[in-house]
Amino acid sequence: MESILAELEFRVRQALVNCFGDGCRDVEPQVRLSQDERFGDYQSNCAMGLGKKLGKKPRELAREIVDGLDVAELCEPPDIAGPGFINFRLKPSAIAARLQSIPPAPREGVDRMGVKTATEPITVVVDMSSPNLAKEMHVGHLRSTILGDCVARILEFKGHQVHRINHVGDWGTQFGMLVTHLRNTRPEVLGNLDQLRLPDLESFYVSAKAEFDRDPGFAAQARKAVTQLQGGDPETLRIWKAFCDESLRHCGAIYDRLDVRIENCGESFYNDLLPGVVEELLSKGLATISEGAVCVFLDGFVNREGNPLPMIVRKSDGGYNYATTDLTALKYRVEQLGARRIVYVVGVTQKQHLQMLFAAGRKAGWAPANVLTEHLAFGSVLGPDGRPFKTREGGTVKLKDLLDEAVFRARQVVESNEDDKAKARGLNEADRQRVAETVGMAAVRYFDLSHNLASDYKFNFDHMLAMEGNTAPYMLYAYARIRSIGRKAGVDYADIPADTPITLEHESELKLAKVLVRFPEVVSTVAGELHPNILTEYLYETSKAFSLFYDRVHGVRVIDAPPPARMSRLRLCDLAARTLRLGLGLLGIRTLEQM
RNA sequence: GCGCCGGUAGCUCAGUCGGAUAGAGCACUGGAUUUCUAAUCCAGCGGUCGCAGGUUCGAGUCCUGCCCGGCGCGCCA
Repeated sequence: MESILAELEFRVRQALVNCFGDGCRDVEPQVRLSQDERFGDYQSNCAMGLGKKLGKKPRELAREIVDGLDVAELCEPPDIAGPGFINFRLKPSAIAARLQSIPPAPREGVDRMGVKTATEPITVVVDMSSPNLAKEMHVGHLRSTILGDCVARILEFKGHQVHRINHVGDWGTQFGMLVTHLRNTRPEVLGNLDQLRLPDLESFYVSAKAEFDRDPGFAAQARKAVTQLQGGDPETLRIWKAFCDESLRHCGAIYDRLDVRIENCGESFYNDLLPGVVEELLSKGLATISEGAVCVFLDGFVNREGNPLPMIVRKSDGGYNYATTDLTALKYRVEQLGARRIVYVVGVTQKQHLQMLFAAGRKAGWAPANVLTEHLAFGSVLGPDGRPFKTREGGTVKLKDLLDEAVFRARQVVESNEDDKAKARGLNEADRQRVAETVGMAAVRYFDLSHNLASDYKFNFDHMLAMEGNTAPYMLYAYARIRSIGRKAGVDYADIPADTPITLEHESELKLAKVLVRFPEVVSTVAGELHPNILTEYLYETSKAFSLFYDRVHGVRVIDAPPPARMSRLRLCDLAARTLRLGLGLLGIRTLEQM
């Protein structure tokens, strides 16, 4: 059993069956982390609920459970408190033994900190980021990109095969306009489209749109281009492709900076499959024609007037829309990619659409019961006024500008520290820029991931770059500090023998150890619920526990501690650093050895 | 009108699917310290969990109604 929580659950479950028979096999042990240390480290709340079921007093049941419980090597004899809580207090020796059993970090490859991979690895698709290629990426794509990447990293870490799919918007009427604008304004590159570069994608779109609105002749050309695209005209497709490639290069630059790996598989990929999907829906009798459009009607979805709300899969003009593409993609992912779990990292505003998508997928049999479809619905990024985040002029904030600003501000923090004699690390120009880039990206990512994904949050550079509180700089600093301790002690953590005993005597040592030992259960929870803020919360606790451990007054000596304690404590340092590095790594955040 | 999401300390946010006296950070107040990195630690202050009912041993969490804010609701994606 890799986590203490799982171990206790297992033991309580056993005790329940031993005491009350097989009927209790499905009773939840309800083991939780205690929120107040006076109640111990973990608690089981199952006796209260069981009281009703078995017609006994909860406290007596708790007594029976405790008597039938075999946890002697793990914790002190459990206490029964209040209405029937069973409180577990871990033995320091048991905690030390668990930490000791964590294998050393491998010289190469991923440090797993003893966390096992899933017993049944599956193929997972994470639908994430998905910008519209007609324009530049903006704040609206930040959360999907970051959350999706984090989720993908965690599922990969658990051993699943993960496809991070960038379902980009690379098809639709606006591309006719863009192709036409490209033909008119950049005739010289039509001969060698590989060389096409559009430094400012956004203004290219804006001027194309302006042209479209102003000049009827241009509009006619643009509409013709749409027809040519749909008709598969090679020359038009070539220009369209070149435009998309250039737009994807813009995206790629952002992904590289954010350290996000992603597979591009946009809407156009499914074009050839769309007619077949609609035909299949019709032939299965799942779709009907209403007002000239092919519609799928699903139970429970009604419109403004209370009439059935359709999912339109073919417009009355014969064209397809995003419902068609999404359905086709769903089918493709299950049937061709073998996905058993599909996670859509999409804003909460799309909730109804995704509900309909899932319902239609089930009905059509493309997403059978053994395929888990999830909408990881996130809230909006708001400005300081609580309104959607916009520039001062009211325009959308480009993601590139936002990241630049984060790095710029991180750089200012680095500079001001270097100007302070007490804090200066003597970083040269290249170091300063590297630190600023890492801290800037980390700050943006961490700030996003540390919020509950369901709620909106106010974007705030000052908060995310603060050295205090639950922020990336605090966490990165804690890590750098631990690494520095190793250097100062003249010890390479990686060289500490794995059998070096860990002793937990001081309160701060025990507190740190108790946090560290929880890592597997936190990863397991996050892999299940896909709520990254559970992980950030945990890493913050880890950092705080370390700061207390290393505190002059409330902590212990490390580097100059007497020999047996010294190595034990350096091992704790190493385990804390590895936990932070691995945990931050799962969030997509790189650590720094010095900052 | 119907549906969804939210409303928790002055501010920014958590709250582990119903558990014990609701938690952090910032801000504010006080304290520690002759630094193994002060980018630290400890303590205090601060709450009718939007309002009103209900369910039960127990409700910020579940059910009902209402108030406020945001979003969605037939051929954009």
